[in-house]
Amino acid sequence: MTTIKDVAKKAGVSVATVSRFLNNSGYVSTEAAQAVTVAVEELKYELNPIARSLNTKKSNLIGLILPDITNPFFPELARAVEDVALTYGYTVVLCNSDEDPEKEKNYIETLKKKYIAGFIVTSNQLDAPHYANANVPIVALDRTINEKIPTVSSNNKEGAIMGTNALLERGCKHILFLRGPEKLNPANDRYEGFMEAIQRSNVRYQVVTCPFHFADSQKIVERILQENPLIDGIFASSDVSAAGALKAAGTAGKHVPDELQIVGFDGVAMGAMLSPGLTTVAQDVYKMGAVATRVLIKRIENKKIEQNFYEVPVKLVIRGTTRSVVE
Amino acid sequence: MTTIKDVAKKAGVSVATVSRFLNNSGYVSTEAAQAVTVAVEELKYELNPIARSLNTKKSNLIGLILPDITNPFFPELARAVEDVALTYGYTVVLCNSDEDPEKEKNYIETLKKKYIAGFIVTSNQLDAPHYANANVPIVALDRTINEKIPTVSSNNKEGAIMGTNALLERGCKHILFLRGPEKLNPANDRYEGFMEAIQRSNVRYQVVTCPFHFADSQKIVERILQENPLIDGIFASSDVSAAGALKAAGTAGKHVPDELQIVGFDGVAMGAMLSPGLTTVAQDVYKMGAVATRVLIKRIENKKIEQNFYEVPVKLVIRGTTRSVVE
DNA sequence: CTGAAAGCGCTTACAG
DNA sequence: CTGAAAGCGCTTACAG
Repeated sequence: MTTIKDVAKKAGVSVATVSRFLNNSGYVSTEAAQAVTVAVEELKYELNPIARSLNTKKSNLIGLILPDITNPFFPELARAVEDVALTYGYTVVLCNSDEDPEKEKNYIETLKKKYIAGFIVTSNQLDAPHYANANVPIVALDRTINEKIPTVSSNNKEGAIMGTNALLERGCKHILFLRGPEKLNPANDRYEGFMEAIQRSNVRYQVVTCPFHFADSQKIVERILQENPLIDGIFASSDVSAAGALKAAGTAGKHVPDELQIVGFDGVAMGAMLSPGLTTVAQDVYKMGAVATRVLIKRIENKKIEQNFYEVPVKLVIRGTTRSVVE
Repeated sequence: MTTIKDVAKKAGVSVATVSRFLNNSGYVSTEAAQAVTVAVEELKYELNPIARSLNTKKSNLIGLILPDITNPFFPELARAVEDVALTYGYTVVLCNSDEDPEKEKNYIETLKKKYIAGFIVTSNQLDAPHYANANVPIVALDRTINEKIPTVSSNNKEGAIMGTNALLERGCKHILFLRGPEKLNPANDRYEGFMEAIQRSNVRYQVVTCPFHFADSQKIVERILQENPLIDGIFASSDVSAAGALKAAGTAGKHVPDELQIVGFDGVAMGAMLSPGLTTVAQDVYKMGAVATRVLIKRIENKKIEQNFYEVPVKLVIRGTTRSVVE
């Protein structure tokens, strides 16, 4: 392995000069710079990041803490994070927390020992002390806000209004809203949006809390469809729930979209594969991840960030679970 | 930050002794051990992994190189890798390669500078020099074999035989096989399995190469269904292709499973959400990841591994795209 | 503008 | 069984 010493010797300068040149810190004469450039070139030298970390107490690792990469929402997020991290020379460490505060805490501590540069986290425990006292740059994703921690999330409320209106414009007269878990920020924002839009109309509605889980959603919707045959529109807070609702419509013998229209939320790839294709309020998950990562890197590099809250716009994707608009 | 020096001072021994004790290397008297244990306890001391890496040229990072975490096959794999890595005290770095040899090479080089402990890789370029000369433990997943690199994969051929037989036993008389990309090892094994099973029967068949891509698969199947209305069974080499086939059946007006039966391969979660639910040959992806990680860690820790090739059994999951067995 | 030297927090021969 | 010392490969005051 070639070290900074080798370069110094070859260039006829001290290691301090090589270091200063490579890090662009402190003065280096043009001649010295020249010599070092040549030596680096010839030896194909690159700084050893570990030795460097030991001194600077900084690495170029970014920790990505999320509940479970297996949840269809997260792979794309992870992809975005990794893509922009790579662009800026950072490496990402994957951490599945299962929403368990202990696991989150452990990750934070283990990685801090490795001088991690910062964290991107999706968690409901953002008010936990291990975040507040982490003493390392953090950006929160999607779920929560803590005044000190920059957050990026979708325009959930706006999206829910769009989704609700989509059903309204298509003639629904009795809408079922599948509300997500009550402690989830985005789920609550979506609920708010739904309420705002539905109350502006004179349409009847019903709200049911429903986990973001396929089989559970299916069961819940099957029951409700039986109890209330008048329901002709379902707005689900997630695509997985919407898929459950679609399946339930099948078992209940309700034709979609003729008798029952369905709109989901998320925009995961699976939606297009369903029959009929799922109309949904699509989040730009990739963008969320990309924005979060850029914000984090700015914080890491002590650049000013303009704001503490970033909203990524959401988009209505019309597919087969809705009919054409009623004029 | 408390260092090994603090511990040494508190315990009244030298840092060398503390280090030996903590690493379980070399002799340490019972009294010294006692004193160190107490000091470590009181100071809540933990070794600094970076300083350690600089000396030992080893870290506890594992690199997970895969084409794209966004592909439904990989999240579960990543989850398994992370789970068992965590158990053994390793941390996983996520690397999306897009099957690009340059990206793979870059990851390997960047991470080697961080003294990465080993790699788990899914790639078609496993014969590339950057793997052969990586000089770091590697375990290959799913895709390829290189005599020197331990590989874990599904029992693809066996699975394809099971899938084909499922269709045969259910009375299919003209089967379409959606073959995956020709350079993919697993796709070829599945092809072999299909051929073996189909040729044992007297049933007519047709083979078409088809990427693991939803919309493309749909298009291809739509065309073929039109050309050949006799097809009453489709065996797809992946669930995504099967989903495309199912969609195509819908547009072609073919009732599934009455007129057309479909079997997929993979066992991704989306399969259950389709209507009807997708019958498929399910891989135990989690197990593949877990086995691969355990094998890798054994190699990292210089323990003997019993074999160089691990096959994880596959399982037929019957859902709604197939009928009941014909007696 | 530059280099000698100390230091980051460990590990590991080596001498005792 | 133990400790002093060198070394891993860098960075960073400091003196010049």
